[in-house]
Formats: sequence, C-alpha cells, structure tokens
Amino acid sequence: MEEDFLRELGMLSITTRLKRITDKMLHDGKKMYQELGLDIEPNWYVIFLILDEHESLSITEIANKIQFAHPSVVAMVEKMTKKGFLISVPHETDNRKRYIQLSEKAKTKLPTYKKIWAAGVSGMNAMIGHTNFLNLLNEIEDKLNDTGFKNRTLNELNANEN
Amino acid sequence: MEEDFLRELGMLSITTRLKRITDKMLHDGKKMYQELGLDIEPNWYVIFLILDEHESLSITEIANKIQFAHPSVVAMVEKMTKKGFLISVPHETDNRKRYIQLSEKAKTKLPTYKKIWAAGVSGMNAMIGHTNFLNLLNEIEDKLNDTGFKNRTLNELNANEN
DNA sequence: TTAATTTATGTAGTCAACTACGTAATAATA
DNA sequence: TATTATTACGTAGTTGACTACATAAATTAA
Repeated sequence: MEEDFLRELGMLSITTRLKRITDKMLHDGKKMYQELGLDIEPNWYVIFLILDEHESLSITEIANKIQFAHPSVVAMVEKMTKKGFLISVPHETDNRKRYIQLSEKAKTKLPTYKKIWAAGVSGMNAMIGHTNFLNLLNEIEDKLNDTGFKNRTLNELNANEN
Repeated sequence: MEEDFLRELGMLSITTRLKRITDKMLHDGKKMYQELGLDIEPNWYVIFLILDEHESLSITEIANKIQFAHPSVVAMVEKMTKKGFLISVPHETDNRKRYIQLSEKAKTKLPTYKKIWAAGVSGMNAMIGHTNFLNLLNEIEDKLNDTGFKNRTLNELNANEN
C-alpha cells in the first residue's frame, strides 16, 4: 500500500481530495461511455432527464433548476444539439429566449441510456449505499451555500486574534 | 429556497455534485487568499507542508506521496519557484533528477500560512466535524482505487443482462 | 415616450486536475 | 559491450466546471 500524504493531513486536505476523487470518477465515466460505444458524454444525463421531465425549457430555466452557471448549460446544449439530441425553438413573443427540447433521436435512445444510468446507480449503491453519504453531501452543500468556505475561515481567524 | 434537480436525482448525480462542491470551494479559497493579500494559491499547502516535513524531495517522490500525476506537481513547483518559495538542487550523480526544497522566504512565511490553514481546519471542523465524513472519504477512495467506477457500472450492466 | 434597469443568452478566458507523448539518463540484460 | 527496458522529467493538449464581460431584448420608471 502506497503512502498518502493528503490523507495524513486530515481536514486540511478535504477540498484537494474531493477534487482528486471527482476527477477520477469523471475520467472513468468518460472511458465507460467510450467502451460501450455510446456517443454521449458523462454529464449529459442531467439535460436528458430534466427535458424528459419538462419537455421544453429555456437555457436559464435549466441553469436555475440544476444550479449551474448558465454558460455551462450553453456549452452542454450546444454539444448535444450538434449530435442531434436537442432542438431549439424560439419563443413566440420574447426574441431573447429559446426553448430547448429533446429530439426524436433523443427520445428513441433514452430508454437505452436510462439502463446505463441505472447500472451506474446500482454500482454507486453497492459502493456507498450503506452509508449516509448522500445526507452528508446535502448537509455540506446547505452549509456552504449559507456561509462559504472563505467566510468560515476568516471568522475563525478573527476569533483567534481576540 | 431554490429547486435543485441534481439533488432529486440522488445517487445518479453524485459525481456532478462533487464537482460542483469542489469547484465552489476552490474558487472560494482563491478569493480568500486574495482578500488576505497573500501571494499564494489554495493548493500550495500540500507542497509547503510535505517539504516542511521532508526538506528535500524529487518531483516524482512528491507526486507519489501525494498521489498526483507528476505533471501536476511540475506545474505547481514551477509556479511556486517563480514566486520564490522553492529552489531546485540537481542530484549529485543522477542527471535526470532535481531536488525541490523550501526557500528561505518560504521558511519565513510558513508560520503565517500555517495559522491560515489552521483556521481553515477549524472552519471545516465546525461544519462537518460532528460527522464521519473523513472516514467515508477514505472508504470511497479505497473502493475506487480497488475497482473503478467504470468497472462497477459495467459489472452491474452485465449482471442485469442475465 | 424616453431613459434606466433587468433579463436572456452568448463569448472569451481561467482553473487545477488529468492523459498521452517525447526525450534523455540510467539500469538491466543478452 | 551493445542493446533493451525503465525511470525522471517535461510539454502539449483535454476536461468540465467557473467568472467576467458583451449585447440585445424586454420591462419598469421618470
């Protein structure tokens, strides 16, 4: 077994380790789609599923619902449109807006993709289903949204000065 | 309170949410150093502390100890050297190797930085110290290192086909 | 009705990890 | 000893999120 200096550092290295884990998962996911010969990317499930549920949403609506910055959504939608999975419909009166919808191709392929995603969930469950990781994640996100990491640290710094 | 579609998706969106959290923390950390007027970056603590402990390490040794790919270490070391925090000493006999060490400037500044990092740990502890998050992280990393996310999913897929 | 503000989208560039590949030096083997 | 394999490091390019800024349309206010 290799040494892991980050692990030794405990709480200090949480952020770095989360990034390390996340990168590994993302990379692994990418490879999985390639091996399965599927022409989609790992994070597209979000768009597929939200449009499966809502049928027609604007860029901003999607961004709000998934709590991403809107340029991230623009980028995903652009790629998926190029691959023929999405279509854009201009708003009837508001010329700024466009509505994003699943294409027929997307609707056809969706059941197949859903099976893959379900298998991913099973794998994840087998790995961490017995823990309360999901609840912890919710808690951390709530707290970070309330008071960011920066302010929490600055508060601690000020407290120590007294 | 805003809707959060990712949260509704449960286990399926774990990776995406981890990235979302991680990005937020990194960005927040960056801003913190700026506000404090410190000329260092959020992830440099790893290099500072490992060289505080070991004094003289090669690029590859650092990469192994923190379990990063070596080009990541090269990039960090390069930046820190430019800022005057690190020096490189060529190996006496092996012309491929260079040893990385803390500069005098780094040694002078280190106590100040350590206070900041300690405050960060306090903040993190106040936030998630009551949980077993650290243990969970260890468990997840161990399992991912053992069998990656991809293979876990492919196994589940095959299992369902029978 | 004109001006100011807000909203929706798009573009450009950043960030911190990664892989893939290249090269030179060293070590191991035939 | 000559060849081959390994090791150390470096460079180039990718990834998927982000911020900051730009622009045009719609709404609100003066």
